[in-house]
Amino acid sequence: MALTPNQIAELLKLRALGWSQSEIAERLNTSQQVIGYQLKKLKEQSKKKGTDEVFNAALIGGLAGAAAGIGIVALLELLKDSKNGK
Amino acid sequence: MALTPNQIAELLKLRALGWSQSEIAERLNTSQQVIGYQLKKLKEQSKKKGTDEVFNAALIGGLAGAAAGIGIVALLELLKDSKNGK
DNA sequence: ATATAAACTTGTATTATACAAAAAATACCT
DNA sequence: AGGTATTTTTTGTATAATACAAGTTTATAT
Repeated sequence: MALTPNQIAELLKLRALGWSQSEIAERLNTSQQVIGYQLKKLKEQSKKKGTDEVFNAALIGGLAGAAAGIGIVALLELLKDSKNGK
Repeated sequence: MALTPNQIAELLKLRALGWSQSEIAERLNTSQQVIGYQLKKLKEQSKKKGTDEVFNAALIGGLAGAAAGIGIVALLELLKDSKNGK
């Protein structure tokens, strides 16, 4: 089934604010182990690619499904790059 | 001593990406219990004020100290508000 | 089709975390 | 400044949360 980008974004937020894996699982209608599995992957990625990179990507992913028309996501990417002087 | 807004923001990001309280503590030069204490406060706030509210505020707080340039988070908040018709 | 990898499930050992109680800072008064 | 209330930090540890293992299902690719 794989969690949707929206669910991943929600997971990030809740986990950031001190919620337990089980509490998050309940909210997203899945199991504690699935949440743990996702977090483990995120951690690995963050050690490889860097914290901000992974963090921003996950949150932007959540928006993709939601927001309407315009290229908001692309805009956000540009913004991020500009902060890094790219 | 109290963690700075920057440290709180960093804490949120690392926690969101699956890091343990001890790992975060090491990175921020403090103890596991201090991290736990902050997370507990954040959780309480998120249950009172709402997830997005607290999440965005904490991350924006981190930006305030940092250099110029609006961040992704600030933009996300604008976007969220616009979706809610504010 | 079948092979490879990714995602999920279940059960549980182990570890990370929450709790308690006290001390130290910090803030807020007059 | 002195008093006191609030917040933050410290230490030790019981226990709840998590990580692990091994198997199953779902997806992706060739």
